Amino acid sequence: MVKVDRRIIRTREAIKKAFLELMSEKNFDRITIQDIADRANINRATVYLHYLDKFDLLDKIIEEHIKNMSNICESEAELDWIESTVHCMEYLERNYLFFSTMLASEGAPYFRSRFLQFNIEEFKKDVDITKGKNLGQNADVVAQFVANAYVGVVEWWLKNGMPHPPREMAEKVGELLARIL
Amino acid sequence: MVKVDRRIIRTREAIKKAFLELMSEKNFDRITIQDIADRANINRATVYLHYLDKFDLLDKIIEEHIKNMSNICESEAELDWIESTVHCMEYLERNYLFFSTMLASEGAPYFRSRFLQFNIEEFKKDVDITKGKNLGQNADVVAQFVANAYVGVVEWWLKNGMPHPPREMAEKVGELLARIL
DNA sequence: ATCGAATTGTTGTTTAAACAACAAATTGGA
DNA sequence: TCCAATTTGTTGTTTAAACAACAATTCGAT
Repeated sequence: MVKVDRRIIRTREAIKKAFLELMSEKNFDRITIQDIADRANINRATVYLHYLDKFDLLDKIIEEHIKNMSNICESEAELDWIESTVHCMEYLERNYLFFSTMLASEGAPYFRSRFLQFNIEEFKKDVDITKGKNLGQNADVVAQFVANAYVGVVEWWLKNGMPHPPREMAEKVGELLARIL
Repeated sequence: MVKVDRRIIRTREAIKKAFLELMSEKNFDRITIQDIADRANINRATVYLHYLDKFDLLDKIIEEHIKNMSNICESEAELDWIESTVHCMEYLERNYLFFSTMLASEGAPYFRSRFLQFNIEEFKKDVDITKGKNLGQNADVVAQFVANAYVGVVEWWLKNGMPHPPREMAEKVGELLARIL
């Protein structure tokens, strides 16, 4: 792991924070680089040192969250389904502002499909069609099935202001998942 | 007004914020420059670019607040006593963390006397011994009298978690002040 | 009282960010 | 539709901050 200059970290954090705030205030295509720089209290030119444009910025933010969730999935792989899902739900809760904005906003229609794709990949790892209840099933079909179900529930949960705590959600969803996987 | 580089402003703000946080967590003499740098997320050497040491830092913060209050007093000089005091009280409320820490902390015994001194100067401007109820009084005595009274009340107010809203405090204290000045 | 660890204050060098200015493109009202 | 204002993306130069390393204190536990 290379050591990154403190200023770089700080600047990128400021940009991302500013961008997320703006995302929850106005539409994606109404946000200018100027806005972001002003909010982050940095020079406009500095934004271009780190990102090509606001699309690139959004992409990088999305990829970062996907990566983080991927890490959670990996580190929790040994735990049972419930505990694993709890950690994922808690991650979503911690980053509520981002995810709810992403799923609600018209300006970011790419996020849902990226999020779905990630979950398909993850669930594929857990599908076993060589034995058990899914013997004879098609791995893609099962993965598509559960991933869409999962994403749909998460979407509903976030859009409705997280009406149940992460653990309860994880238990309910985990139980349903266990019936499929 | 000279334009100051954005980085300088940002760094100083970060240092002062970090310092105030630390002040409310531990004693003044337990705070190291290292602590401040870590908390502010800047390099330790950068602190020395702006301040001689932590004493200098504290001095500068105190002077800044005194200056701010001085500005409030000036700009409100035309208003009546009540309104003027309301603005002062609100300033104290906005900076509650700082003032209560300063008045409570053992590590900053200099603040009270500095704050008192400022108020003595301010009240001196309002004492008129050439006519009215203070004809024949001594200006220094009157100024000392009201300044100590005022600071004492503010101290009590802050130390007790601001049990009354700024406006109410200003009205009560303003009425008492009007009897003297 | 002593030793190791932490803190201090300072320095030289490198690098990220600020700033200012630019032409080109885009926007949005009149 | 047209024009002014805004935004964009880029550049050259300057400057503040990062970093690393240093000797000198100071601290704190044994």
